[in-house]
Amino acid sequence: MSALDRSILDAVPAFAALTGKEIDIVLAQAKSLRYPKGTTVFEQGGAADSFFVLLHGHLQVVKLTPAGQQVVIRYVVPGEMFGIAVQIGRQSYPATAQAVMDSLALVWPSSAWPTLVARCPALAESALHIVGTRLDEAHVRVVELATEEVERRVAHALLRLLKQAGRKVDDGIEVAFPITREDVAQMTGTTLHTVSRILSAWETRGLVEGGRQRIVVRDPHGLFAIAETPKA
Amino acid sequence: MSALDRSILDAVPAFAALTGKEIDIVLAQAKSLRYPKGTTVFEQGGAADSFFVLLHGHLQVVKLTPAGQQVVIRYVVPGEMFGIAVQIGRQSYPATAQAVMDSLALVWPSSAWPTLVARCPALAESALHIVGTRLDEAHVRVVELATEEVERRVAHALLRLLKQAGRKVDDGIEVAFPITREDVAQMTGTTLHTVSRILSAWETRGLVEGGRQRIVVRDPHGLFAIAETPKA
DNA sequence: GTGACAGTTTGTCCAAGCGCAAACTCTACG
DNA sequence: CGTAGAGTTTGCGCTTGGACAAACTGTCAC
Repeated sequence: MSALDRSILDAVPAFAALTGKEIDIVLAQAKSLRYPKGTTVFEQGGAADSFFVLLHGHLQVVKLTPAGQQVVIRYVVPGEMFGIAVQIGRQSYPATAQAVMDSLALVWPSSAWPTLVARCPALAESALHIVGTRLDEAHVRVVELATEEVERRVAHALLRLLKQAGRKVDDGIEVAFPITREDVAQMTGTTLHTVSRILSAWETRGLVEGGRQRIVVRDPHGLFAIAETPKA
Repeated sequence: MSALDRSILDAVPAFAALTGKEIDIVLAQAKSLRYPKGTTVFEQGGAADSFFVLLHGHLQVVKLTPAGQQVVIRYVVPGEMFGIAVQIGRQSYPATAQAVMDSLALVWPSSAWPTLVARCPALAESALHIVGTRLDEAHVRVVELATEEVERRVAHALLRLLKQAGRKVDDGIEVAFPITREDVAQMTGTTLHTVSRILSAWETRGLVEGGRQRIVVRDPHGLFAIAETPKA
């Protein structure tokens, strides 16, 4: 493994507040690891012995219910810190993270966290903001699940995917990683059948274009209208 | 307002890691304020100029949707820190907090936070743990809303209420503050009608006992069985 | 090239639970 | 002590969306 360069962290908001020297200290403790598509980065319930920053690729974070049902908690995009269980005082990961495409991440041993924070207090603040942001997002989702019908939830989920990981293509914006109807269903608390029906209906109206593990949104504005219109 | 005594914070986990002297520093910046039943402590969207610790009473934290629907995010119990928007880098409160019974809280100006953290780094860690715990709880709720039917969600919600704010009474455990069917509905993403029906059914089975703004659980174990049994 | 399979589409049926409506009952206040 | 109003209960019809089923179609491995 070659030495890690400072510039790697340029695109990582969590470290934005650090000085050059501090970044060197932080990087000195990290390794970079490849996670080929389909690989598991960490497993729900497993000992939280590392934390990460995603450099390339995309990860899916999934929570498994006792009954065996899966819920997609979120997708990790490049530049994000993830697997931050130590930071919040947990011994184990609350969910499973797997690569949905070939990915590359920086990895720190959890044991490094206390020393890093001691040397760079700004890190604690970063972590607090990250967790706070996720808390907000989680609450928004709770509100959606509690008050909106399925179609609007799917519209919201899709818009968020575009915002996070949208890629311009010829006739619209597509989700930049392979995603199935089932995945969308697990994000919105519904079934893949219903998602399929909804997407088909939208396709008929020219709002989106489907494909195998692929969703292209042709009319984001139209989608937005669906997402925001109470009781269509 | 009389001087605040150290012992006030004995029952506040957020400050458990602080030394006696640090606690004095922290308390020096606080005032205590009374919030009579029905009062609003802070409002969704309002400038986040304070943070709090609840000493007595109970608060309800509610999020309002653009369409005007309410969702109960959580109840604050004595000893908890709340209104921690500054800590996570927000300018405004993401929800509204109101007293569901006469309450008493310590109040700090948001501006005090940076200096407090500077003098007591353990505070940053505390805050991180608090927010982390809430994030976990929010995710559990997302999973429940996404995968469980209404009856089980209500059972889970009720069990959580008991755990947080349960009070032993003659023939069971009751929620220690006034709570309506509507409140429960807003916690579980359903309607007060459905909650009423469910509680009535449970009452018939001897699991709970209802009352105006009152819920007594006679058989917590039975409730637990409902909560955990997939597809009754 | 072809088979196997994962992912998708679509149809039919059905039940959970919501909307609407009306009656009932505490409780607080005058 | 009576009345107003908030909170609760219950009935009924209907819609949303889940369950089940079956056919279809890219894609990858051999």
